[in-house]
Amino acid sequence: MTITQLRYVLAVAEHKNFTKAAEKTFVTQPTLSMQIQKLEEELDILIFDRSKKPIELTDIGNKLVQQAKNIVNESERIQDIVDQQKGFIGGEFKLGVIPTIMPTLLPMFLNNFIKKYPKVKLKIEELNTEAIIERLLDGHLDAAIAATPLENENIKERVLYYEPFVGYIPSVHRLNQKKKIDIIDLDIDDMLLLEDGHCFRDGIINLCKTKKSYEEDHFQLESGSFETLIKLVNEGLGMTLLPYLHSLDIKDNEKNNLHHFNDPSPAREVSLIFNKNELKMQIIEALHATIAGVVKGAITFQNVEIISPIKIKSD
Amino acid sequence: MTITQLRYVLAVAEHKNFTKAAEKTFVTQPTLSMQIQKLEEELDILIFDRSKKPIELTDIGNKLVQQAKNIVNESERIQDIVDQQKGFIGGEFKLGVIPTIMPTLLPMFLNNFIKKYPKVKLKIEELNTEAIIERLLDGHLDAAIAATPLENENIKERVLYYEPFVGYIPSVHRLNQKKKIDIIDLDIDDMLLLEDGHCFRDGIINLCKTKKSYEEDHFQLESGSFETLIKLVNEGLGMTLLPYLHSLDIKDNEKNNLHHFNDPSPAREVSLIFNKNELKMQIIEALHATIAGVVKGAITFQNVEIISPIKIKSD
DNA sequence: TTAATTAATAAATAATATCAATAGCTTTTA
DNA sequence: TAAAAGCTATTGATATTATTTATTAATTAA
Repeated sequence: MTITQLRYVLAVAEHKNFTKAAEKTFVTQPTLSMQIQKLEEELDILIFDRSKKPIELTDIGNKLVQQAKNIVNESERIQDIVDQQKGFIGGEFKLGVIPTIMPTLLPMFLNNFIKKYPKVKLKIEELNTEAIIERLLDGHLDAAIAATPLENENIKERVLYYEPFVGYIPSVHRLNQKKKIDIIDLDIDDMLLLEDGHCFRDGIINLCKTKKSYEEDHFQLESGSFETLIKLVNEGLGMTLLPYLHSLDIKDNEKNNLHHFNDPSPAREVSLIFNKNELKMQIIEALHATIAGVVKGAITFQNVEIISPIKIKSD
Repeated sequence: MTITQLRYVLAVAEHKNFTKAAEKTFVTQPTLSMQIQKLEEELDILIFDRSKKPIELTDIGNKLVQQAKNIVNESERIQDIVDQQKGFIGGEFKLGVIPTIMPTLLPMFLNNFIKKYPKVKLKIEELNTEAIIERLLDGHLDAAIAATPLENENIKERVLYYEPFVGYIPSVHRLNQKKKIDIIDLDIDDMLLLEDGHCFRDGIINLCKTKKSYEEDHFQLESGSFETLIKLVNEGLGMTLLPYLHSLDIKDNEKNNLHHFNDPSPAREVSLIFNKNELKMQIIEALHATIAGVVKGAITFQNVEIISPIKIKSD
């Protein structure tokens, strides 16, 4: 049994297809076939049920895959340990970012980071929280930036910053009089929200829920971007909430529509999250330090109340 | 990096000597030299400081060894998983037993076990508790039978049975009148004990300690075997306590010197103990079932009070 | 039925692990 | 201090192993 063989098994188990797995592992398909056969022979078991299309894991194969994941992960950490000792920070690093953070945060730290750590090949992907969790767990992402807490025991979180919500209220709206608004003022019925799947939407729903019950049906207008929401608000179709960093970006003539909350302002917690196996920790630490450093200057609120980004099942 | 290379590193790290490690791993010394060099080259580190005699681990080598142990352990568990699936129980199994259990318990279950699991090659070694713990942790023992609880977080315990202490009191002794004795009757000053290093000795000291304080100096007579102790007692040099199973073995004409305790009788907890990594669990389960089954008939006490086998530091 | 996929097999080759023999170094012994 | 012993690295030969290309066999889709 070799680590390579275990890697091959994992690749086939993942893609349910020898040919595809062979591509992903940068060997030919017969190599996979033979090495996996050899392992099966050595252990005297069948790992895959090749009669099924697509191929399936046998019972024992399933157990073996669980253990193989451990072993491959632990073996990868050896390089990690060595890198740490050498102070080397580099290699490919796949980072996921949720859509409501991507456009504002990325420009703030990216240049900084790639200058400081030129050997790291950052691959950034915009994904919603659900997809991020899935990919962190199966190892397709090394880390991600998302709203927390997620309360997932297999994912670790390192808080980056707390980002307050800011009201964007058209001049015709009843709340436009108030200089600063309160949570209690919010009415879910005239709130314009991002479309389903965005945790920022869920956060706002949680926020309003604390005041009164609601029914899903109420929302009619939903958009995938804040730009659209702002335009809809300008048309007098309701109000919306923006994350603080986004509120810094809007046009000057729209700035007087911005209304901060009275303390404690509702806010989202934004964290760097990663698999609890803690692979590539040096890069994660480096990212954390860079981002937290850059944001520290931009966000200077003290008194905030954290709103959960997790959708609460209404049952 | 291969699992084999990691094994080689572990062997050299353990024996601090390439030649010896080569013997233990059943390869020649150049094989070790080359494979370890290759790994060092691949990781671009030095694992061993070869200038020191005997050879030493470098800092990074030390960290690598820790991780290598994980990986090798986890990889061994794959065979374990496969065996479990197949219901196969076999292979080499190294069992440690403390001296005060060895002669009485072993004959009770050994025949039974080797008949039931002929494919298991049991290697049994008599060791004191301290040595057992050390060897369980470094993997030189697969399991052991000892008095518990040990309160070691890296060692798991499965209780086999509770074995009461039985007083062995000469006819000339003040306590020989009483049919059944009590803990409160015990006087550490006329108690004959096994020599230092036996947990049974520590257990009795703990037992007496609950009544009054003592000083180490009081013990003059110490022996390595119960046979000697019994003879000394017969000479009127004091009394002693025997583990129940041992009390079954003594000569007929000495049997009237045996005095059980009133309920709750002090007792030791005897357990099958093993590394928390839970390798070779099928064999451990098999051993546990066999021993517990055999002993169930022999020991039928209900009401016992467990005495800790751990030496209490007097400070 | 034909074409397209997909995994297994075969044969050749490249890469690798291992060994016996020995060199080179250090420590111990005489 | 020279000789012996002990230890690791190196060399060169050999056996084993992983990988590749080419091909076959089996299944699925058109």
